[in-house]
Amino acid sequence: MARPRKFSPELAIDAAMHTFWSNGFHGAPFDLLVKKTGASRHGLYQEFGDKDRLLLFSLQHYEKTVLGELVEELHRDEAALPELRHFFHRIAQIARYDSNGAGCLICNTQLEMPEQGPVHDHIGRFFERLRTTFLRCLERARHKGQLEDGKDVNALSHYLVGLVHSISANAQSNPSDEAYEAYVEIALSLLS
Amino acid sequence: MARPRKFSPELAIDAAMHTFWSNGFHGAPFDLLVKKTGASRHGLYQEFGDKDRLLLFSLQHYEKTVLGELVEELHRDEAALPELRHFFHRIAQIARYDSNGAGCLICNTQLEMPEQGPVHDHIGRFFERLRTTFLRCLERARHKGQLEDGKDVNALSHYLVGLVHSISANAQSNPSDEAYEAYVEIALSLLS
DNA sequence: ATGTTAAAAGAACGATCATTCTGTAATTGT
DNA sequence: ACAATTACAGAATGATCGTTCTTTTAACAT
Repeated sequence: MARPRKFSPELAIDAAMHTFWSNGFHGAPFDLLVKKTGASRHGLYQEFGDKDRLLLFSLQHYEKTVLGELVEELHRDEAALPELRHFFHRIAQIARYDSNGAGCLICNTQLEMPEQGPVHDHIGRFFERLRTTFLRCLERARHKGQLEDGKDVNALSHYLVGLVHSISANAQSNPSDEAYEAYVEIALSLLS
Repeated sequence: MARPRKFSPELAIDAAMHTFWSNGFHGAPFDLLVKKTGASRHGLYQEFGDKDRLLLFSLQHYEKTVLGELVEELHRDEAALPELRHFFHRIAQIARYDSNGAGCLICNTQLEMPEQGPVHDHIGRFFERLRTTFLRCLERARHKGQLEDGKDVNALSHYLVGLVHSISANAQSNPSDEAYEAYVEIALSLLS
């Protein structure tokens, strides 16, 4: 009945996500998103709404495809300190090497976007969920004796959320791989 | 002979610095800089050149007025671990409370500006100088027995530069003061 | 007082952005 | 084959940005 679409929404979101990740929200003009997704301007607006909503879809896609598996591991019943260590080593690698020093899309977006609005709220909820995931792992670690009894697991869970932002910032700012790895190694020494 | 200037270049730079600090480079349109500095568009261009050069002047002003005294303390002959601790506690306070959660101007600028150009180079040199300052303090700390002999002071100096970025990022991203202070406290525990 | 000088005020320009609109092309049911 | 429908391609629009230009204003030397 009608002309079929030239692009796949699934592939388009993935391309949009990588474009936002590499260039930032303000560094990714709509024309670039059109080119990278292979879609048409009209097609993107029709399918996803405006640029802000395209960013929201990209963030959700990022949570699912980039972080999904890693967070899943932390949700397993036995996940404790070794799993946390693995999680941070993995995101440290993603933030610098898998993404060419682009850091973490969610962290970057939170720093780039204004203080209010749906994107900011979405990210706030994401990090709150992540913190309780960390907290569960820390509690399990304490029960397993992997953590000294005196440690404040609640404070530690805040530290770990901060560590995500830290790793993202350092993945982008550190001039040398050696310096970056020294940073990550020492920052993670609390989990040893 | 001629009409006198209405604005003081010194005060204008200070106002520009605070404007860039609060709003970021791309978030500070020239009109806003004109308003905040009390200067005229023409006056700013005449005195400082274009917007990029105004940012460079603002960065130097920031290094002098915001960080100058703190860095000076680290240059004293006896400065070691306690002085480093003090330095980081102070910048942690500045990055969140003195600046209303704006973080560190230099860190923000490095993340916001493109990979090449005079601003990027200037910031790169700044952090390299800062790292050697940290390194000197760490070496003094080791000689004074404040640091275990096994510690790799070079790796630690990289960690401390990373910590500056970490604190800046967390000052902006952390939702609560409690979470922020938990992060800073634990991140600095290596200096105790 | 008046002419000279340089700054202030803001209009103007060209570029870029997100978004919308218009005309063209492609597919399908009849 | 052709009408109906919908996507595509890119022009048009309106806003905002950095920068420049033009006009007006203020101070001082004479």
